[in-house]
Amino acid sequence: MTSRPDPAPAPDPAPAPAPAAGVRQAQKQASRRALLDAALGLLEQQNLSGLGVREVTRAAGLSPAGFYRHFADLAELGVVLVEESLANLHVMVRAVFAGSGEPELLIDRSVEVIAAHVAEHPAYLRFLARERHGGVKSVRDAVAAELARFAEELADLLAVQPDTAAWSAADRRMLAELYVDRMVSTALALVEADAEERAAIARTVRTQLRLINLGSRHWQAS
Amino acid sequence: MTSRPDPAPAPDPAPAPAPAAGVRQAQKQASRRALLDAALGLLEQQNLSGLGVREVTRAAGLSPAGFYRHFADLAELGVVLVEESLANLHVMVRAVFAGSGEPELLIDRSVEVIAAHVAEHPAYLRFLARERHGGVKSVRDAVAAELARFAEELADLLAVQPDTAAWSAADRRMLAELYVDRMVSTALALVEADAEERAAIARTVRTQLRLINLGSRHWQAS
DNA sequence: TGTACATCAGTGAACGCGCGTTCACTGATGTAC
DNA sequence: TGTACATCAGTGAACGCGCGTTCACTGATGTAC
Repeated sequence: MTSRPDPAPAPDPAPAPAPAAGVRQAQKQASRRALLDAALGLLEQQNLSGLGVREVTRAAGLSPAGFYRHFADLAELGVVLVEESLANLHVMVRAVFAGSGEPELLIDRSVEVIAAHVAEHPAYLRFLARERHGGVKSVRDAVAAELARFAEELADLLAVQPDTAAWSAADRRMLAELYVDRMVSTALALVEADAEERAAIARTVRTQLRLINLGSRHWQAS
Repeated sequence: MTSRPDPAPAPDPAPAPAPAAGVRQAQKQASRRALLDAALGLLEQQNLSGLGVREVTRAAGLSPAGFYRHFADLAELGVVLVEESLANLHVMVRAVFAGSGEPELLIDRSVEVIAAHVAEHPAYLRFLARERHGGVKSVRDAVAAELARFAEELADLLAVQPDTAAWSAADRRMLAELYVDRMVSTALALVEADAEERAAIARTVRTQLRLINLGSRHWQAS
């Protein structure tokens, strides 16, 4: 990244004067996207460690050598997919907890959000399920780091919920981990299920979350 | 398996009269074991779908062609490993619940049993973690079937526990799935953790199971 | 017990194949003047 | 605006390599008599 002479960004006065040295960059971005999308599609049927550079470039419409203009290897591409996979979910869950505080309602809405997310981005979730404990360490670590951030964020949200506000930080973290784990397991179960199984899974997880909530209402702050 | 002429098994009167047409079978079994063990060792570092026939036979000390005397392909070998992986755990968990009924005690003992199992058979559990959502369908299905059997068995045990005896079968199943899922997640977390992280994980899961137990004590039978 | 034949676990060579990675290149895009 | 040079995303050919699978074989183990 070199120094930019612009005094101010100037709010994009229509594409008339052209996006300033951008056609090439835009084309490169399009190729990168094509590689990521092709890989994600192929990963619905197989592991990252079973995927090949030639396979991905073939599906993306590039020559094999073209791959190396974007990524050093497939592990690097995998880490990018992990980040993309969890970015959306983050936003959605925060939106759920921004609303009213009735716990039963939060549970129902969380389950709905997860089910919707699974329906909309099945490939991303299947990928996460595969690689969470998969054979490529850098990708595994990226998943673990994202899920830890997730639990931390949920623990913070629990700090402003009436039932858990008075708890110790450690206990809130423990409960947050329990919820995150249950949500992740549910998402993974949903992604492999067919339409009628999904309703049953959603029903079961709602009941389980209610039971956990019931337990936490009777919990003694340590 | 052909018909056996023995009127009674005869309690093995020393290997003097030889194990009746057994040297060849014993050698074959030893090779089969060597293949399974070699594969399990290699799978600590990689996925089943990244594993090669030549790689396994090399580690087991056989020629590549020898593999096909035992398995049609690596997926078939994988299914055998899944069965072996969960067979032990089944026995151990049943032993825990055969004892006294104090729920807090059952939780502590369950966590101990799982921690001991992880310490003793890390390779099997790492394999399960990898392949539970991995790229080989027949193996994935085998894991799912074994875990379902596990939940079913635990649901039966809950039927004779005082707190849950009066519940509906569906609710008991729901609770059993919650426990099994938490145990599986814990085992997978333990297997990737180092010594000091393990103590923290065990502490957290004990607390979580207590919270779930507390919830189930206040649960209204539906 | 001894002999002649059957079985079959394991071998070693051979096959065709797709892989990851490198390299010098090309030509559209970008920049300086 | 026009021209001359620089950049660099993508190419296509080439490399050496290890792969899965097959095949006819060998020789120890097993069996019948």
